[in-house]
Amino acid sequence: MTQVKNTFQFEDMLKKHHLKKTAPRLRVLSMMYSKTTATSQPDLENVMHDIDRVTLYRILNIFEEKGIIHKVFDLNGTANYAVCSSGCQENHHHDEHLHFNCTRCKNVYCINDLYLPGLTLPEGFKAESFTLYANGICPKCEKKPHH
Amino acid sequence: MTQVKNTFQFEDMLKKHHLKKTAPRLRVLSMMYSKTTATSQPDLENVMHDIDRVTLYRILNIFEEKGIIHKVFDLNGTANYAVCSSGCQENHHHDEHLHFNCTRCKNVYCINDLYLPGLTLPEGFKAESFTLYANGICPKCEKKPHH
DNA sequence: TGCTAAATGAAATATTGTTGCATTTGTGAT
DNA sequence: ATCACAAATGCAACAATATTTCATTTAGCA
Repeated sequence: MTQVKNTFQFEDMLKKHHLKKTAPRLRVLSMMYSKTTATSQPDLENVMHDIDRVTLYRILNIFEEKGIIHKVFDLNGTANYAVCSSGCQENHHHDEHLHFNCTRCKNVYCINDLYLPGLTLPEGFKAESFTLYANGICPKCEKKPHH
Repeated sequence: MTQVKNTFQFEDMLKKHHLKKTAPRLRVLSMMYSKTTATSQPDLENVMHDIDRVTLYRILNIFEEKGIIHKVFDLNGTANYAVCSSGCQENHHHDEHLHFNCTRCKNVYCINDLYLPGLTLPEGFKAESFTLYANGICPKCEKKPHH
């Protein structure tokens, strides 16, 4: 599930996308790759107090542009970011997977290994990508007793 | 596609949900029913300058609670609202339909008449509802020449 | 080592979401 | 018809987020 990576691999990722290797970027990468759920900007801010909010904002944007991460929205409409599976390219995400919004803990899970059946759209609509959200209770919350 | 309704029907809708018949609410209803695409709060503000922003915010919220409209997010993560199909009840939306985000005009279309195939989630995840987004070009934009 | 473009941090502004409160208004009971 | 009251509105204020500008710093390369 989580793709374990070390600092050298993160440096390679940045180099591959012609991005400079900076401390904030490496820290964002290592945090995002260590999590099984998507990360919101507030999440990052809470962990990395010393990095400017705007810097985080820009890092997330450029990572998304480059296809390193992709954006999903939780139930409140706030942006969350998750590392892309291998199929992503610059400006063209292969995020045809399921996003699971847990209504209890509000975490967003990316569920990559799920077959998304083909769909036929009405006449005239040309779909380039699909995003599927499921809302419910995640395994962790299911185990925990209700507050 | 668009369900044509008149003022009397809007008044009935409000009464059915124990909501008072007020001018702002009737205007919001008539605007939303006249459109084939979802409406954002800024959209409403731009058309109805004289109605307070907070009032619109609250009208949208209570309409959503009552199951009159449902919320969808566009590609920027801003909330859009669309009238619910007949199957919606209070606090439990039947919005298992497709939302089409046009990447060009940014409009959100609700495509009700589309069969959403059943999906099997990984062990432990309990889904209560699904929301499917498709991103691409809508028929209108397809016809228009690129700026 | 030094140059240059890229990246950061800080300040400032725009937009959106949200709450509290005083005032107005719709509606059911009289 | 009107009265009373709860509901709805409008306004002010605030919080959070998104976004731009610009001066300063820094990474990567010649």
